[in-house]
Amino acid sequence: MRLTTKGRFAVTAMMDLALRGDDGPVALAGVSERQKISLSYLEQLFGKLRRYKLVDSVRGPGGGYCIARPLDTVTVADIVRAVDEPLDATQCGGKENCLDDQRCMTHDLWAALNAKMYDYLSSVTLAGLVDRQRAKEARSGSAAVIEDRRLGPQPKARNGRDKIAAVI
Amino acid sequence: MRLTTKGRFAVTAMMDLALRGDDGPVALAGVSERQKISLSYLEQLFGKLRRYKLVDSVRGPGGGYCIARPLDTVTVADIVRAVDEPLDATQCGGKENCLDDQRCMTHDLWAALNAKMYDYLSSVTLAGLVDRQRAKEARSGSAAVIEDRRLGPQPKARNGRDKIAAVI
DNA sequence: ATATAGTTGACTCAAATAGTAGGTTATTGA
DNA sequence: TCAATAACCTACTATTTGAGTCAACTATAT
Repeated sequence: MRLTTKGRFAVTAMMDLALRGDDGPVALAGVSERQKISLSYLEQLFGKLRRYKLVDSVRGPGGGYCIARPLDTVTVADIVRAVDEPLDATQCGGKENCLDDQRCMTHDLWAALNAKMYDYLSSVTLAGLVDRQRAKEARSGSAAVIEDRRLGPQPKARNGRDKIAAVI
Repeated sequence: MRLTTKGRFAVTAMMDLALRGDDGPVALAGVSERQKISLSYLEQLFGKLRRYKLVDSVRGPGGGYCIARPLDTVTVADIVRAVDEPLDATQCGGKENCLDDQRCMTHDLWAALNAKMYDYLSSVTLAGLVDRQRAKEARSGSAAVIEDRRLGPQPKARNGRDKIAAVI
């Protein structure tokens, strides 16, 4: 399960849709502004989300995207898989790194880790995320309020393009 | 928690050490041959493992590396952290992608995922891996026996440099 | 002394992510 | 019917970073 900013952006954008999808389709231009993600990049991502049937599109003025399924059936794993596509299997096909009997020495380990990640991300639904977000907004008045930063100053991202997985 | 082939190689190499570390230090040249990992690359990795006090080195003829701590206290998480170093925190310091109230919308999610991964890898010790491997070897006679490939033909790695995380 | 083996850092290379640009097509409403 | 909107698509560029090499240096055993 590959995790990159694509995945994060996609989840963020899907939440944006979910949060304001009650009255008709949501245009990417709006998502782009609100979430500060380049429109072209969003278009790319939503092309994939659409092909994976996670969103429906409506063209023309007043058009945009809607989430195609009930929120509680859309998981983060679905979204990440859609945009971070190539679901290659574990390499280790016997070539260089692992040989014969040692082949699966670590293979099983990584496969298991993958399963764990996948399980977790499959357990988180858009509905859950939206609920949590709404609760948060309710607590702190409304939108546009700077969140409390209990975590202290964030070590600033090196370039804003780090991978999500590059984290402990 | 970043996962790359570095991490896999390091774990594999550490298992190699663990499996034959009973009689003195193990030279990297041997590990390189057995595990088919370039010697120079191993040297790089073991530099880090040593700095993280996971291995001790002995120079000169007959020298090599030993695992520095009891096998059941060395976890896969330790190894991966040592070589895949930069334990950056989750970015999302407020800059471009996430803004104000939306900042932690997905932040918490990725942080939680990271914790999951970390927990799992922390639960796997070298001792455990070695036990499993020994059991496996016992079952199938001895070494050098091709493992059964119940998983069917592996979709071959595109270039042998894929990320571990690039897997579902 | 010499061979062994760890130690270091600079360097190359390729792949893949991130992001951009420019066009086309569909649909609405004036 | 025309203009504006917004999805759709493909090709392109740029940058990062992971992967791996090379060359020189240091320590130690025989």
